[in-house]
Amino acid sequence: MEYTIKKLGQMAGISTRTLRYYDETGLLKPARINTSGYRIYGAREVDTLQQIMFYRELGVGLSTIKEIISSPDFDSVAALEAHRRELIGRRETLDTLIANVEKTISAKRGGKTMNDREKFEGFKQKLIDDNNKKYGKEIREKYGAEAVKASEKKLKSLTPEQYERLSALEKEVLKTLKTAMEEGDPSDETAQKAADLHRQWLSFYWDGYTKEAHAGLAQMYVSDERFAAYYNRVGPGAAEFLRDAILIYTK
Amino acid sequence: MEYTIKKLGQMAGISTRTLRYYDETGLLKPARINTSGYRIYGAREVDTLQQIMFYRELGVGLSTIKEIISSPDFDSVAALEAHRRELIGRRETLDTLIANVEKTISAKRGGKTMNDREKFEGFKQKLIDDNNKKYGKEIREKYGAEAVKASEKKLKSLTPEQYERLSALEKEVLKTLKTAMEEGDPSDETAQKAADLHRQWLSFYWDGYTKEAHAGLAQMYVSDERFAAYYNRVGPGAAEFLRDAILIYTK
DNA sequence: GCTTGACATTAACGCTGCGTTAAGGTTTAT
DNA sequence: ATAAACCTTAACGCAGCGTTAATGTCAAGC
Repeated sequence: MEYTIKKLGQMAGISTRTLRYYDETGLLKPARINTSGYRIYGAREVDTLQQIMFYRELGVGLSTIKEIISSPDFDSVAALEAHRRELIGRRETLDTLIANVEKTISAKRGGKTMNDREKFEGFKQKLIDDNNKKYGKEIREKYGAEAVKASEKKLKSLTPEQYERLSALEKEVLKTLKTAMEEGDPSDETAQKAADLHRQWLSFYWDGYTKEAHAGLAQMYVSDERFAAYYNRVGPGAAEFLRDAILIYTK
Repeated sequence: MEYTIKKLGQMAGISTRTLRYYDETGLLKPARINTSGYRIYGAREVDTLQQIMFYRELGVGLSTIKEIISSPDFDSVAALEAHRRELIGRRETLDTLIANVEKTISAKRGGKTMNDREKFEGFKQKLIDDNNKKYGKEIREKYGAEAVKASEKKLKSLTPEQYERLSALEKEVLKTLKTAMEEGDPSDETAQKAADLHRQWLSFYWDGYTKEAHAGLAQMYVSDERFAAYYNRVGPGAAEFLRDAILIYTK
C-alpha cells in the first residue's frame, strides 16, 4: 500500500506541510520519489510516523524523537525520564507564575487602583522572595539543608515589630549604599556602615553569622544577576560596590 | 540622572540587546538620542522598565505589557485574569503530558522492551481517551453536562465482560469499515453494518440513543481532526466514509 | 596626539515547528 | 480541452531575544 503526501497526512491527522518539514529535517523521508517528483510513502513510513506521533503527543521534541526512532538501541526510557524532569520543571515554573499572578490580581483588587509605587513594592517583594529562594538553593549546596530550614523558620517566627525592623533595615541598607557610592570608596566609613547594616539585616535570616559566609554571600550578589539587579537599582555597579565593602568589612 | 544603554541594562539585570529590542518594538523608547546616536534613558524610563520587568516576571507577553503600560486606563486586572487562565490551561496540558510520559515509562519498564505493536496500542488508547475527552466537551455544549456524566458513569460501571464486548465492537467497527471501503459505497450493506456496529458501540456510552445525535457525532468525526485521524487509520477518507454511512443509516 | 579598550550603532541570521501564501507543474475527471 | 484537485519548491512569519559582523565613539594612558 502506497500513499501520497495528502493521504498519509489524512491518516495521521496532520498537514502536508508537516510531512514536508519532516522530510526536510530527515525525521521521516518518503520511501521514494516518483517520476513527477511526488513523495511516495509506504507501510514502513506509516509505522514510523505512528511512532513519531506517539512521542509527539508526549511533548517530546522532534530532535529527540529523531534520535529515538533512528537508532533502535537508543535509551528511550532515559530520554523519557529526562523529558519528564523537564516537564515537571516547567510545571513548577508555571505554578510560581500562577501564584504571583494571583497575588498581583488580588493586590490590585484590594487596593482599588494600585499606584506605581505600590506596584514597585510588590515587585521588590517578589524579587526578594526569588532571591531568597535562589540563595537558599546555593546555600543548601554550600552549608547544607539545615541552614536553610533554620532560616525559613526564623523568618516565619518574626513578630510584627521584628518584621518592621527587618523592612527598615532593608531600606537603610539601600539608602546608605547609595550615599556611600557617591563617596566612591568601599573602605570609606559610610560604605562600612552599609556593610554593617547588611550584616544586621542578614542576622534575621542566619543564626550563626560568620564573616566567611557573609563574604561568600557578597560574592553571589555580583555573580547572580537577580541579586545584582536588586542592588543595582541604587545605581550601576552597586552590587559590586556592596560586595567590595563587605569584603573589607569581613576581613 | 541619565543612563546609557549598558548602565540601564545593568540596573535591570537585562542585556543591551533586550533594550534595543524594546526600543525597536516601541515598548520602551529612550528619552533621547544624543549627537552620536547613543540611546539615553532617564528616570521615567527606569520606572517604565521596572513595570515592564514586573509583568515580564509574571510571564505576560510583551505585546500585552505594551498595552498595559501605554494606556493607563487599560484594564490590567482583566488582562492578568486572562493571562492566569492561559497559564492554568498550560498547566493542565502539562499535567496530562506528564501523566502520559509516566505511563509510557512504566509500561516500557514493565514490558521490558515494548514492541511497536504495543506502542501503537498505547497510542490508540490514548487517542481514544483524548477523543472521548474532546467529544465530551462538544457534547456538553450540545446536549448538556448530564449526558456526559451519564456517559462516564456508564463506562465506569462496565463489567469486565462488557468491557471485552466494547473492545471487540471497536475492532469490528474498524474491520467492517475497512471492508466496506473496498466496496466504496456508503449505502452498501457492509457499510450499513459498520454503521450499525458503531451504534452498538456507541450505546456503551450513551443511554438515550437517538438518530439525530448519532448523525451529529458522525459529522464531528470529519470536522475534528483527532477523530478523523483515528478512523483514517483504516485508510484515507475513512472518516468521511463512516460519516456518510451513518448519515444514511440514521435517515 | 595617538593608541587601546570599553563602549556604542545598525543589520541580519538563528532557534521551534510548522502555517501560510505564492507561483507554478501533474493527474484525474468530466 | 479545461477545470478541480493534487503535487512541487521557496520563502516569510511567529516570540524574544542571543549572537556574530562590521563599524563608529569616547575616556584614559603614553
